[in-house]
Amino acid sequence: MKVGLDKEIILKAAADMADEIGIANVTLKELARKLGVKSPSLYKHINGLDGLKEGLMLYGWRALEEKMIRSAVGKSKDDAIRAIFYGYRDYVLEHPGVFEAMQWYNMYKSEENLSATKEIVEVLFEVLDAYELAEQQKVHVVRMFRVFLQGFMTVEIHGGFGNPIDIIESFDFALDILLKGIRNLSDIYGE
Amino acid sequence: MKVGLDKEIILKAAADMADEIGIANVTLKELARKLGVKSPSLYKHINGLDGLKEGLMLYGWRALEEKMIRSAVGKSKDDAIRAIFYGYRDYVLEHPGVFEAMQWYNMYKSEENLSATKEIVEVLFEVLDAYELAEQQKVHVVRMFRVFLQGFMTVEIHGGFGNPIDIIESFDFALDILLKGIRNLSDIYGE
DNA sequence: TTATCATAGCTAATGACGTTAGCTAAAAAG
DNA sequence: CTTTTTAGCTAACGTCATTAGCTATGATAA
Repeated sequence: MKVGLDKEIILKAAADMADEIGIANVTLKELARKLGVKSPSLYKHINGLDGLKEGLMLYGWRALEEKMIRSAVGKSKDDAIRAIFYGYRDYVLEHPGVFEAMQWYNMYKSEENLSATKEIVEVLFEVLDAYELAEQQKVHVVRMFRVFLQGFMTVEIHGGFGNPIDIIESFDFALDILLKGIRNLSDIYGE
Repeated sequence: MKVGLDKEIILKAAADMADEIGIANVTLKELARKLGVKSPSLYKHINGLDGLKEGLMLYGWRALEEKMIRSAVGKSKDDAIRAIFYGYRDYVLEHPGVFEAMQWYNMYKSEENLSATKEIVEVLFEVLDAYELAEQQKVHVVRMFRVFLQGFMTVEIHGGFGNPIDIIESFDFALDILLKGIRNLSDIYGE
């Protein structure tokens, strides 16, 4: 008894568990067992299963943001964006279960969703400062990046691509098109 | 008694329920209640909750495919792709719960995922026949379309975009970049 | 029409879980 | 050393999914 748990330790264990068996299969019972404790004890640190998933979601967005920022440090423009995209992909491949939690906790609670992803969106905005884009365009570009990354990685971790060999080629292929697209924005909207 | 259920009726009711309250909140108990039946009775038609979700996933992919095909009929090239994208979006906005089921059932069962999305991928392939693309390039483009659509709609139905007003503008914006991208493929890879 | 058979839907029971209510003992505070 | 806090416990409850038989309806065949 007096194992010495805290929220951090619990979240870490839950993250590992989610990465192994999927967020849908994480139970307080099994999580408690792994931590050497009975499930009601977890309630001293987290607010039930729902609170655990919320914590996991926030934990994930924070970690992903850090990874993206670290990836881009010292780079700019296309290089920075490329690095950020790769950083995002790496994170999700390493933490597929946490990624699920990020997407699916609070599916219908827009407020939480918005505040959790705020920082990530800001990082994307900052890297776009190096391009000559109208504010409105930046919004569109950031959204485009976000949905591409989220969609690509969701499909990838769920084995949705037939031939696993050249997934990274498809990633690069699309990334090139997106980059070229924002470079040529004036061609589309300017003329 | 002898209500006269069948799999079709149950799936339809489950789809409505999922669209209203989210796939995660669909229970056999409540579904049975709405159908005027007790939950064990459903087992005569479906293979438990898991079988229900599987059925819902297949039902959704079929319906989405039909919608996409209908949208594109009589159109070609950019017009066809635009129509397909809009058809996809409309379907998901009308059936957000079914869309969830499509994505999340069998997250880790690649085989099922692959066979369920096979037809959709084929539709996308066919519309690309009108473009002069290498086979390899077609694979990349189809993947790009898929992940964009899936990512965009997942974020949209979960309220992930801050300002709801110009979501459709962002959709068009990205769509333009993707279309322009495949038109200029030779510029990227050909030179 | 009547006898047989298949099966849709039922009740009862079981087992996982999440969750809450209080208890206890260890640690921290004074 | 005393008091207070609190981490973790046990017991109990409620909700579901699921399984095991039962029953009566409806179809089939004589």
